[in-house]
Amino acid sequence: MLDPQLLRRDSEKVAKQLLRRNYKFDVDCFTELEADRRILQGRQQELQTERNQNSKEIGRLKAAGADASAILEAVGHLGKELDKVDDRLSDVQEKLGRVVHGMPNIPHDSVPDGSDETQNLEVRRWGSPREFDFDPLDHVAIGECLNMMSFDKAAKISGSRFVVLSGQLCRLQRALTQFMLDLHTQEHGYQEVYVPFLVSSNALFGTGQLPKFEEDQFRTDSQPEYYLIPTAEVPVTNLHREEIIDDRSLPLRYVCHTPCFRREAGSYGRDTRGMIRQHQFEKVELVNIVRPSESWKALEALTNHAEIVLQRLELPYRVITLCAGDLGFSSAKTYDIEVWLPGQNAYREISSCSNFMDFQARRMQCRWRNPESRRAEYAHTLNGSGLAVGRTLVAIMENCQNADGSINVPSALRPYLGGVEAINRPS
RNA sequence: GGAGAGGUGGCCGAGUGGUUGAAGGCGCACGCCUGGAAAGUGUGUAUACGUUCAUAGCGUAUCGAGGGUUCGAAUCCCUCCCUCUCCGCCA
Repeated sequence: MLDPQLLRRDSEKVAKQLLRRNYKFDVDCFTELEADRRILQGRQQELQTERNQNSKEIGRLKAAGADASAILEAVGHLGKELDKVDDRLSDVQEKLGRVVHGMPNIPHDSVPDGSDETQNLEVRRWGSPREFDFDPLDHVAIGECLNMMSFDKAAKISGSRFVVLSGQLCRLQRALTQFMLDLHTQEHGYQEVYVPFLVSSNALFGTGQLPKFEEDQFRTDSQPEYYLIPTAEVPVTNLHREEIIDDRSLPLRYVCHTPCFRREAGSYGRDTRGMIRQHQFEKVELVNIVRPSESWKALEALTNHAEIVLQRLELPYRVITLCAGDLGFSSAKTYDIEVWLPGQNAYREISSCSNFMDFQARRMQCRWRNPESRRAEYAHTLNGSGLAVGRTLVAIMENCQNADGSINVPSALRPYLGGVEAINRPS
Protein backbone atom coordinates (compact mmCIF):
# COMPACT_ATOMS: atom_id res chain seq x y z
CA MET A 1 0.00 0.00 0.00
CA LEU A 2 1.25 3.43 -0.91
CA ASP A 3 1.30 6.30 1.54
CA PRO A 4 -2.16 7.94 1.37
CA GLN A 5 -0.55 11.32 2.06
CA LEU A 6 1.66 10.89 -0.97
CA LEU A 7 -1.31 9.86 -3.06
CA ARG A 8 -3.17 13.02 -2.13
CA ARG A 9 -0.31 15.46 -2.31
CA ASP A 10 1.53 14.13 -5.35
CA SER A 11 -1.06 12.16 -7.27
CA GLU A 12 0.17 13.26 -10.70
CA LYS A 13 3.74 12.31 -9.91
CA VAL A 14 2.64 8.92 -8.55
CA ALA A 15 0.55 8.31 -11.66
CA LYS A 16 3.58 9.05 -13.81
CA GLN A 17 5.78 6.67 -11.83
CA LEU A 18 3.16 3.91 -11.96
CA LEU A 19 2.78 4.32 -15.69
CA ARG A 20 6.29 2.91 -15.94
CA ARG A 21 4.89 -0.41 -14.83
CA ASN A 22 1.87 -0.15 -17.13
CA TYR A 23 -0.49 0.74 -14.31
CA LYS A 24 -2.97 3.49 -14.97
CA PHE A 25 -3.79 5.40 -11.81
CA ASP A 26 -7.06 7.24 -12.42
CA VAL A 27 -6.16 10.50 -10.70
CA ASP A 28 -9.45 12.24 -11.50
CA CYS A 29 -11.50 9.44 -10.01
CA PHE A 30 -9.26 9.33 -6.97
CA THR A 31 -9.30 13.09 -6.34
CA GLU A 32 -13.05 13.11 -6.74
CA LEU A 33 -13.48 10.36 -4.18
CA GLU A 34 -11.02 12.12 -1.88
CA ALA A 35 -12.98 15.37 -2.17
CA ASP A 36 -16.20 13.52 -1.32
CA ARG A 37 -14.50 11.85 1.59
CA ARG A 38 -13.24 15.13 2.93
CA ILE A 39 -16.63 16.83 2.74
CA LEU A 40 -18.52 13.90 4.23
CA GLN A 41 -15.98 13.42 6.96
CA GLY A 42 -16.16 17.11 7.85
CA ARG A 43 -19.93 16.93 8.03
CA GLN A 44 -19.76 13.76 10.11
CA GLN A 45 -17.39 15.38 12.55
CA GLU A 46 -19.60 18.45 12.89
CA LEU A 47 -22.56 16.30 13.75
CA GLN A 48 -20.55 14.21 16.17
CA THR A 49 -19.22 17.31 17.90
CA GLU A 50 -22.75 18.60 18.31
CA ARG A 51 -23.95 15.27 19.65
CA ASN A 52 -21.03 14.94 22.04
CA GLN A 53 -21.53 18.43 23.44
CA ASN A 54 -25.21 17.84 24.00
CA SER A 55 -24.64 14.45 25.54
CA LYS A 56 -22.17 15.91 27.98
CA GLU A 57 -24.66 18.60 28.91
CA ILE A 58 -27.32 15.95 29.52
CA GLY A 59 -24.92 14.08 31.75
CA ARG A 60 -24.18 17.24 33.70
CA LEU A 61 -27.85 18.08 34.14
CA LYS A 62 -28.77 14.57 35.22
CA ALA A 63 -25.91 14.46 37.67
CA ALA A 64 -27.21 17.71 39.15
CA GLY A 65 -30.72 16.27 39.27
CA ALA A 66 -32.05 18.81 36.78
CA ASP A 67 -34.48 18.28 33.91
CA ALA A 68 -32.79 17.45 30.58
CA SER A 69 -35.82 16.73 28.45
CA ALA A 70 -35.46 19.90 26.37
CA ILE A 71 -31.98 19.05 25.18
CA LEU A 72 -32.93 15.41 24.75
CA GLU A 73 -35.56 16.43 22.27
CA ALA A 74 -33.26 18.88 20.49
CA VAL A 75 -30.60 16.25 19.96
CA GLY A 76 -33.00 13.54 18.86
CA HIS A 77 -32.98 14.41 15.16
CA LEU A 78 -29.19 14.31 14.95
CA GLY A 79 -29.11 10.54 14.90
CA LYS A 80 -30.88 10.13 11.59
CA GLU A 81 -28.79 12.69 9.79
CA LEU A 82 -25.64 11.19 11.22
CA ASP A 83 -26.69 7.75 10.01
CA LYS A 84 -27.15 9.06 6.49
CA VAL A 85 -23.74 10.73 6.48
CA ASP A 86 -22.14 7.61 7.96
CA ASP A 87 -23.56 5.44 5.19
CA ARG A 88 -22.40 7.75 2.42
CA LEU A 89 -18.97 8.09 3.99
CA SER A 90 -18.40 4.38 4.40
CA ASP A 91 -19.48 3.89 0.79
CA VAL A 92 -16.87 6.41 -0.36
CA GLN A 93 -14.25 4.89 1.91
CA GLU A 94 -14.91 1.44 0.55
CA LYS A 95 -14.41 2.73 -2.98
CA LEU A 96 -11.22 4.48 -1.96
CA GLY A 97 -10.01 1.32 -0.26
CA ARG A 98 -10.54 -0.68 -3.44
CA VAL A 99 -8.46 1.83 -5.40
CA VAL A 100 -5.67 2.13 -2.85
CA HIS A 101 -5.43 -1.57 -2.00
CA GLY A 102 -5.24 -2.47 -5.67
CA MET A 103 -2.40 -0.07 -6.46
CA PRO A 104 1.04 -1.59 -6.95
CA ASN A 105 4.25 -0.27 -5.46
CA ILE A 106 6.18 2.52 -7.18
CA PRO A 107 9.23 1.26 -9.08
CA HIS A 108 12.47 2.61 -7.61
CA ASP A 109 14.36 5.17 -9.70
CA SER A 110 17.13 2.64 -10.35
CA VAL A 111 14.64 0.25 -12.01
CA PRO A 112 15.05 0.32 -15.79
CA ASP A 113 12.19 1.24 -18.12
CA GLY A 114 10.51 -1.55 -20.03
CA SER A 115 7.12 -3.10 -20.50
CA ASP A 116 7.80 -6.82 -20.15
CA GLU A 117 10.37 -9.51 -19.41
CA THR A 118 12.18 -9.03 -22.71
CA GLN A 119 13.42 -5.67 -21.45
CA ASN A 120 14.94 -6.86 -18.18
CA LEU A 121 18.54 -5.87 -17.69
CA GLU A 122 21.35 -8.33 -17.11
CA VAL A 123 23.53 -7.25 -14.19
CA ARG A 124 26.18 -9.98 -14.03
CA ARG A 125 26.98 -13.59 -14.87
CA TRP A 126 28.73 -16.23 -12.82
CA GLY A 127 30.25 -19.38 -14.29
CA SER A 128 29.77 -20.50 -17.83
CA PRO A 129 27.51 -23.16 -19.29
CA ARG A 130 29.20 -26.52 -19.56
CA GLU A 131 30.18 -27.89 -22.98
CA PHE A 132 28.68 -31.35 -23.39
CA ASP A 133 30.29 -34.03 -25.57
CA PHE A 134 26.86 -35.66 -25.84
CA ASP A 135 23.33 -34.35 -26.25
CA PRO A 136 22.21 -33.28 -22.77
CA LEU A 137 18.76 -34.42 -21.71
CA ASP A 138 16.25 -32.39 -19.79
CA HIS A 139 15.42 -33.31 -16.18
CA VAL A 140 12.25 -35.14 -17.17
CA ALA A 141 14.16 -37.59 -19.36
CA ILE A 142 16.92 -37.97 -16.80
CA GLY A 143 14.48 -38.51 -13.96
CA GLU A 144 12.42 -41.04 -15.83
CA CYS A 145 15.52 -42.92 -16.98
CA LEU A 146 16.62 -43.11 -13.35
CA ASN A 147 13.11 -44.28 -12.52
CA MET A 148 12.94 -41.70 -9.72
CA MET A 149 10.59 -39.11 -11.17
CA SER A 150 7.05 -39.76 -12.28
CA PHE A 151 4.50 -37.31 -13.57
CA ASP A 152 2.11 -40.15 -14.46
CA LYS A 153 1.93 -41.33 -10.88
CA ALA A 154 1.37 -37.76 -9.67
CA ALA A 155 -1.38 -37.32 -12.26
CA LYS A 156 -3.15 -40.42 -10.93
CA ILE A 157 -3.11 -39.04 -7.43
CA SER A 158 -3.69 -35.34 -8.04
CA GLY A 159 -3.69 -34.32 -11.69
CA SER A 160 -1.36 -32.22 -13.76
CA ARG A 161 1.44 -30.01 -12.44
CA PHE A 162 2.47 -32.40 -9.68
CA VAL A 163 5.39 -34.77 -9.40
CA VAL A 164 6.30 -37.92 -7.51
CA LEU A 165 9.99 -38.33 -6.67
CA SER A 166 11.54 -41.41 -5.21
CA GLY A 167 14.76 -42.87 -3.85
CA GLN A 168 17.97 -40.92 -4.26
CA LEU A 169 16.22 -38.03 -5.96
CA CYS A 170 14.13 -37.45 -2.83
CA ARG A 171 17.27 -37.60 -0.80
CA LEU A 172 18.95 -35.13 -3.13
CA GLN A 173 16.07 -32.70 -2.69
CA ARG A 174 16.20 -33.16 1.07
CA ALA A 175 19.97 -32.64 1.02
CA LEU A 176 19.55 -29.43 -0.97
CA THR A 177 17.10 -28.08 1.58
CA GLN A 178 19.36 -28.97 4.46
CA PHE A 179 22.39 -27.48 2.74
CA MET A 180 20.62 -24.19 2.07
CA LEU A 181 19.30 -23.88 5.62
CA ASP A 182 22.72 -24.62 7.09
CA LEU A 183 24.42 -22.11 4.80
CA HIS A 184 22.05 -19.28 5.65
CA THR A 185 21.86 -19.95 9.39
CA GLN A 186 25.55 -20.73 9.96
CA GLU A 187 27.27 -18.40 7.52
CA HIS A 188 24.80 -15.64 6.66
CA GLY A 189 23.34 -14.97 10.09
CA TYR A 190 19.73 -15.93 9.48
CA GLN A 191 17.38 -17.33 12.09
CA GLU A 192 15.44 -20.39 11.02
CA VAL A 193 11.71 -20.42 11.63
CA TYR A 194 8.96 -22.97 11.16
CA VAL A 195 5.57 -21.51 10.32
CA PRO A 196 1.99 -22.44 9.40
CA PHE A 197 1.35 -23.46 5.79
CA LEU A 198 -2.28 -22.42 6.09
CA VAL A 199 -2.83 -18.72 6.66
CA SER A 200 -5.68 -16.24 7.01
CA SER A 201 -6.69 -13.75 4.34
CA ASN A 202 -5.24 -11.00 6.54
CA ALA A 203 -1.77 -12.42 6.16
CA LEU A 204 -2.13 -12.55 2.37
CA PHE A 205 -3.43 -9.01 2.35
CA GLY A 206 -0.39 -7.93 4.36
CA THR A 207 2.14 -9.16 1.83
CA GLY A 208 0.04 -8.02 -1.13
CA GLN A 209 -1.31 -11.27 -2.64
CA LEU A 210 -4.84 -10.20 -1.75
CA PRO A 211 -7.18 -8.79 -2.86
CA LYS A 212 -5.74 -8.69 -6.35
CA PHE A 213 -4.41 -12.22 -6.81
CA GLU A 214 -7.15 -14.31 -5.26
CA GLU A 215 -7.27 -16.58 -8.31
CA ASP A 216 -3.62 -17.58 -7.84
CA GLN A 217 -4.28 -19.00 -4.36
CA PHE A 218 -5.65 -22.27 -3.04
CA ARG A 219 -8.36 -21.65 -0.47
CA THR A 220 -10.00 -24.06 1.94
CA ASP A 221 -13.77 -24.12 2.36
CA SER A 222 -13.51 -24.64 6.11
CA GLN A 223 -14.80 -22.27 8.73
CA PRO A 224 -12.68 -20.24 9.27
CA GLU A 225 -11.29 -20.35 5.78
CA TYR A 226 -7.58 -20.65 5.15
CA TYR A 227 -5.27 -20.16 2.21
CA LEU A 228 -2.38 -22.47 1.38
CA ILE A 229 0.76 -20.38 1.36
CA PRO A 230 2.06 -19.51 -2.13
CA THR A 231 5.45 -18.75 -0.51
CA ALA A 232 6.95 -18.62 2.97
CA GLU A 233 7.14 -14.87 2.46
CA VAL A 234 3.52 -14.71 3.62
CA PRO A 235 3.73 -16.33 7.07
CA VAL A 236 7.29 -15.16 7.78
CA THR A 237 6.84 -11.48 6.92
CA ASN A 238 3.56 -11.45 8.80
CA LEU A 239 5.38 -12.70 11.90
CA HIS A 240 5.67 -9.04 12.82
CA ARG A 241 2.32 -7.67 11.66
CA GLU A 242 0.75 -5.14 14.02
CA GLU A 243 3.96 -4.84 15.98
CA ILE A 244 6.27 -2.01 16.93
CA ILE A 245 9.72 -3.53 16.78
CA ASP A 246 12.44 -2.37 19.12
CA ASP A 247 15.28 -0.72 17.24
CA ARG A 248 17.79 -2.95 18.99
CA SER A 249 16.35 -6.09 17.46
CA LEU A 250 16.72 -4.82 13.88
CA PRO A 251 17.56 -6.00 11.31
CA LEU A 252 15.53 -9.21 11.50
CA ARG A 253 16.67 -11.95 9.15
CA TYR A 254 14.72 -15.15 8.81
CA VAL A 255 15.18 -18.25 6.75
CA CYS A 256 12.33 -20.68 6.33
CA HIS A 257 11.76 -23.88 4.42
CA THR A 258 8.18 -24.56 3.34
CA PRO A 259 6.21 -26.14 0.58
CA CYS A 260 4.55 -23.56 -1.67
CA PHE A 261 1.17 -23.92 -3.34
CA ARG A 262 0.13 -22.01 -6.43
CA ARG A 263 -2.86 -22.31 -8.68
CA GLU A 264 -0.80 -21.14 -11.65
CA ALA A 265 -3.97 -19.66 -13.06
CA GLY A 266 -3.28 -17.91 -16.33
CA SER A 267 -0.21 -19.95 -17.19
CA TYR A 268 -1.95 -22.84 -18.93
CA GLY A 269 0.41 -23.22 -21.84
CA ARG A 270 3.63 -22.39 -20.01
CA ASP A 271 6.17 -24.92 -18.76
CA THR A 272 3.72 -27.78 -18.92
CA ARG A 273 6.57 -30.27 -19.13
CA GLY A 274 8.56 -31.13 -16.03
CA MET A 275 9.07 -29.69 -12.59
CA ILE A 276 9.55 -26.06 -13.53
CA ARG A 277 6.00 -24.91 -12.85
CA GLN A 278 4.08 -27.00 -10.33
CA HIS A 279 1.11 -26.52 -8.03
CA GLN A 280 3.33 -27.62 -5.15
CA PHE A 281 7.04 -27.10 -4.67
CA GLU A 282 9.67 -26.71 -1.96
CA LYS A 283 11.39 -23.44 -1.30
CA VAL A 284 13.87 -21.99 1.17
CA GLU A 285 12.96 -18.36 1.67
CA LEU A 286 14.95 -15.44 3.06
CA VAL A 287 13.05 -12.59 4.72
CA ASN A 288 14.47 -9.34 6.05
CA ILE A 289 12.78 -6.69 8.15
CA VAL A 290 15.07 -3.68 8.34
CA ARG A 291 15.34 0.01 9.11
CA PRO A 292 14.29 2.07 6.07
CA SER A 293 17.77 3.55 5.72
CA GLU A 294 19.25 0.07 5.33
CA SER A 295 16.92 -1.63 2.89
CA TRP A 296 18.88 -0.99 -0.31
CA LYS A 297 22.06 -2.32 1.20
CA ALA A 298 20.02 -5.27 2.49
CA LEU A 299 18.70 -6.05 -1.00
CA GLU A 300 22.23 -6.40 -2.33
CA ALA A 301 23.24 -8.59 0.62
CA LEU A 302 20.14 -10.77 0.34
CA THR A 303 20.70 -11.30 -3.38
CA ASN A 304 24.28 -12.21 -2.67
CA HIS A 305 23.21 -14.78 -0.07
CA ALA A 306 21.05 -16.48 -2.67
CA GLU A 307 23.84 -16.35 -5.26
CA ILE A 308 26.27 -18.06 -2.90
CA VAL A 309 24.03 -21.14 -2.88
CA LEU A 310 24.50 -21.48 -6.63
CA GLN A 311 28.22 -20.75 -6.39
CA ARG A 312 28.71 -23.50 -3.82
CA LEU A 313 26.76 -25.87 -6.04
CA GLU A 314 28.87 -24.74 -9.00
CA LEU A 315 25.82 -23.91 -11.09
CA PRO A 316 26.22 -21.12 -13.67
CA TYR A 317 23.76 -18.27 -13.35
CA ARG A 318 23.07 -14.68 -14.18
CA VAL A 319 21.44 -11.88 -12.23
CA ILE A 320 18.96 -9.57 -13.91
CA THR A 321 17.14 -6.45 -12.79
CA LEU A 322 13.47 -6.61 -13.58
CA CYS A 323 12.30 -3.70 -15.67
CA ALA A 324 9.43 -1.59 -14.36
CA GLY A 325 6.84 -3.43 -16.43
CA ASP A 326 7.85 -6.86 -15.16
CA LEU A 327 7.92 -5.94 -11.48
CA GLY A 328 5.73 -7.80 -9.01
CA PHE A 329 2.79 -6.01 -7.41
CA SER A 330 4.42 -5.20 -4.04
CA SER A 331 8.00 -4.74 -5.14
CA ALA A 332 9.94 -1.50 -5.61
CA LYS A 333 12.89 -3.34 -7.13
CA THR A 334 13.58 -6.97 -7.92
CA TYR A 335 16.65 -8.95 -8.91
CA ASP A 336 15.94 -12.31 -10.48
CA ILE A 337 18.63 -14.94 -10.36
CA GLU A 338 18.48 -17.26 -13.35
CA VAL A 339 20.26 -20.60 -13.41
CA TRP A 340 21.52 -22.20 -16.59
CA LEU A 341 19.42 -25.17 -17.69
CA PRO A 342 21.09 -27.26 -20.44
CA GLY A 343 17.82 -29.08 -21.09
CA GLN A 344 16.20 -25.82 -22.11
CA ASN A 345 19.38 -24.19 -23.36
CA ALA A 346 18.35 -21.14 -21.39
CA TYR A 347 18.69 -19.30 -18.10
CA ARG A 348 15.59 -19.83 -15.93
CA GLU A 349 14.47 -18.05 -12.79
CA ILE A 350 15.51 -19.79 -9.58
CA SER A 351 15.30 -16.87 -7.16
CA SER A 352 13.59 -13.52 -6.98
CA CYS A 353 14.90 -10.96 -4.49
CA SER A 354 12.86 -7.86 -3.79
CA ASN A 355 12.79 -4.74 -1.70
CA PHE A 356 9.20 -3.82 -0.84
CA MET A 357 10.21 -0.78 1.19
CA ASP A 358 7.23 0.18 3.38
CA PHE A 359 4.60 -1.19 0.98
CA GLN A 360 3.96 -4.44 2.84
CA ALA A 361 4.73 -2.95 6.25
CA ARG A 362 1.95 -0.41 5.79
CA ARG A 363 -0.52 -3.11 4.81
CA MET A 364 0.30 -5.17 7.87
CA GLN A 365 1.06 -2.34 10.28
CA CYS A 366 4.61 -3.47 10.91
CA ARG A 367 6.51 -0.62 12.49
CA TRP A 368 9.70 0.06 14.38
CA ARG A 369 10.51 2.64 17.03
CA ASN A 370 12.88 5.10 15.42
CA PRO A 371 15.16 6.26 18.24
CA GLU A 372 15.85 9.54 16.43
CA SER A 373 12.27 10.63 15.87
CA ARG A 374 11.01 8.54 18.80
CA ARG A 375 8.04 7.72 16.63
CA ALA A 376 6.70 4.43 15.37
CA GLU A 377 7.56 4.33 11.66
CA TYR A 378 6.98 1.68 9.03
CA ALA A 379 9.79 -0.81 8.68
CA HIS A 380 11.06 -1.98 5.30
CA THR A 381 10.59 -5.60 4.24
CA LEU A 382 12.52 -7.70 1.75
CA ASN A 383 12.56 -11.27 0.66
CA GLY A 384 14.17 -13.61 -1.79
CA SER A 385 14.29 -17.28 -2.56
CA GLY A 386 17.39 -18.88 -1.26
CA LEU A 387 16.56 -20.95 -3.35
CA ALA A 388 13.60 -22.60 -5.02
CA VAL A 389 14.51 -26.16 -4.09
CA GLY A 390 12.60 -27.94 -6.86
CA ARG A 391 14.21 -25.85 -9.55
CA THR A 392 17.63 -26.30 -7.95
CA LEU A 393 17.10 -30.04 -8.16
CA VAL A 394 16.29 -29.63 -11.84
CA ALA A 395 19.42 -27.52 -12.34
CA ILE A 396 21.66 -30.11 -10.73
CA MET A 397 20.13 -32.94 -12.72
CA GLU A 398 20.61 -31.12 -16.01
CA ASN A 399 24.02 -29.53 -15.34
CA CYS A 400 25.60 -32.52 -13.63
CA GLN A 401 24.29 -35.26 -15.91
CA ASN A 402 26.53 -37.87 -17.49
CA ALA A 403 26.21 -39.64 -20.82
CA ASP A 404 25.11 -42.85 -19.05
CA GLY A 405 22.16 -41.06 -17.41
CA SER A 406 23.71 -40.73 -13.96
CA ILE A 407 24.04 -37.47 -12.03
CA ASN A 408 27.19 -36.24 -10.30
CA VAL A 409 26.51 -34.84 -6.85
CA PRO A 410 28.16 -31.41 -6.34
CA SER A 411 30.87 -31.74 -3.70
CA ALA A 412 29.20 -29.24 -1.36
CA LEU A 413 26.22 -31.57 -1.19
CA ARG A 414 28.03 -34.87 -0.63
CA PRO A 415 28.20 -34.59 3.17
CA TYR A 416 24.40 -34.40 3.10
CA LEU A 417 24.16 -37.59 1.05
CA GLY A 418 26.42 -39.72 3.17
CA GLY A 419 29.34 -39.14 0.84
CA VAL A 420 27.53 -40.38 -2.28
CA GLU A 421 29.26 -38.98 -5.38
CA ALA A 422 26.75 -39.87 -8.06
CA ILE A 423 23.17 -40.94 -8.46
CA ASN A 424 22.71 -43.96 -10.71
CA ARG A 425 19.81 -45.99 -11.96
CA PRO A 426 19.24 -48.78 -9.45
CA SER A 427 20.21 -52.15 -10.93
C1' G B 1 -16.03 -32.36 20.91
C1' G B 2 -17.76 -30.76 26.40
C1' A B 3 -17.18 -27.02 30.53
C1' G B 4 -15.23 -22.45 32.23
C1' A B 5 -12.24 -17.72 32.10
C1' G B 6 -10.61 -13.80 29.28
C1' G B 7 -9.20 -10.23 24.99
C1' U B 8 -8.02 -2.43 27.30
C1' G B 9 -2.03 1.98 25.31
C1' G B 10 5.26 -0.49 23.83
C1' C B 11 4.18 -4.13 28.12
C1' C B 12 1.37 -5.27 32.69
C1' G B 13 -3.12 -3.83 34.70
C1' A B 14 -7.71 -0.69 36.78
C1' G B 15 -12.19 0.53 34.95
C1' U B 16 -19.96 -2.38 34.38
C1' G B 17 -23.72 3.62 30.88
C1' G B 18 -22.02 10.42 31.45
C1' U B 19 -15.63 15.81 31.30
C1' U B 20 -12.29 8.01 30.61
C1' G B 21 -8.08 8.54 25.25
C1' A B 22 -8.67 5.81 29.36
C1' A B 23 -6.23 5.38 36.94
C1' G B 24 -1.77 2.87 38.62
C1' G B 25 2.75 0.31 37.53
C1' C B 26 6.75 -1.17 34.20
C1' G B 27 9.50 0.25 30.06
C1' C B 28 11.26 4.34 27.21
C1' A B 29 12.87 9.78 26.43
C1' C B 30 14.52 14.29 28.52
C1' G B 31 15.86 17.09 33.00
C1' C B 32 17.46 17.29 38.26
C1' C B 33 20.66 14.81 41.67
C1' U B 34 26.09 12.38 41.27
C1' G B 35 33.19 12.85 40.36
C1' G B 36 30.71 8.94 37.20
C1' A B 37 26.91 5.32 37.57
C1' A B 38 22.92 3.03 40.30
C1' A B 39 19.08 4.50 43.43
C1' G B 40 15.93 8.65 44.02
C1' U B 41 13.09 12.56 41.83
C1' G B 42 10.36 15.82 38.07
C1' U B 43 8.23 16.10 33.23
C1' G B 44 6.78 13.70 28.96
C1' U B 45 5.44 9.21 26.40
C1' A B 46 -0.61 5.71 20.97
C1' U B 47 -2.47 5.85 15.94
C1' A B 48 -5.35 7.73 11.90
C1' C B 49 -8.12 11.63 9.70
C1' G B 50 -9.58 16.96 9.50
C1' U B 51 -7.94 22.12 10.41
C1' U B 52 -2.84 24.27 10.28
C1' C B 53 3.54 26.77 8.21
C1' A B 54 3.58 23.25 12.28
C1' U B 55 5.72 16.18 14.53
C1' A B 56 1.98 23.52 18.28
C1' G B 57 -3.15 23.89 19.50
C1' C B 58 -8.18 22.32 18.51
C1' G B 59 -11.89 18.75 16.59
C1' U B 60 -13.30 13.50 15.27
C1' A B 61 -12.57 8.27 15.52
C1' U B 62 -10.20 4.01 17.69
C1' C B 63 -10.47 -0.33 24.51
C1' G B 64 -10.27 -8.23 19.56
C1' A B 65 -13.85 -7.61 14.73
C1' G B 66 -18.71 -6.47 13.07
C1' G B 67 -23.76 -5.23 14.19
C1' G B 68 -27.60 -3.43 17.86
C1' U B 69 -29.80 -0.53 22.22
C1' U B 70 -29.11 4.78 23.93
C1' C B 71 -29.04 11.78 23.75
C1' G B 72 -24.40 9.25 25.29
C1' A B 73 -21.00 2.55 25.21
C1' A B 74 -14.41 0.20 27.12
C1' U B 75 -18.87 -0.57 30.17
C1' C B 76 -25.52 -3.39 28.19
C1' C B 77 -27.36 -7.04 24.01
C1' C B 78 -26.28 -10.22 19.46
C1' U B 79 -22.85 -12.61 15.93
C1' C B 80 -17.96 -13.86 14.73
C1' C B 81 -12.56 -14.34 15.67
C1' C B 82 -8.66 -15.28 19.02
C1' U B 83 -6.12 -16.72 23.75
C1' C B 84 -5.91 -19.47 28.34
C1' U B 85 -7.54 -23.54 31.98
C1' C B 86 -9.89 -28.36 32.90
C1' C B 87 -12.06 -32.92 30.69
C1' G B 88 -12.29 -36.05 26.25
C1' C B 89 -9.71 -37.44 21.75
C1' C B 90 -5.28 -37.60 19.05
C1' A B 91 0.47 -37.41 16.09
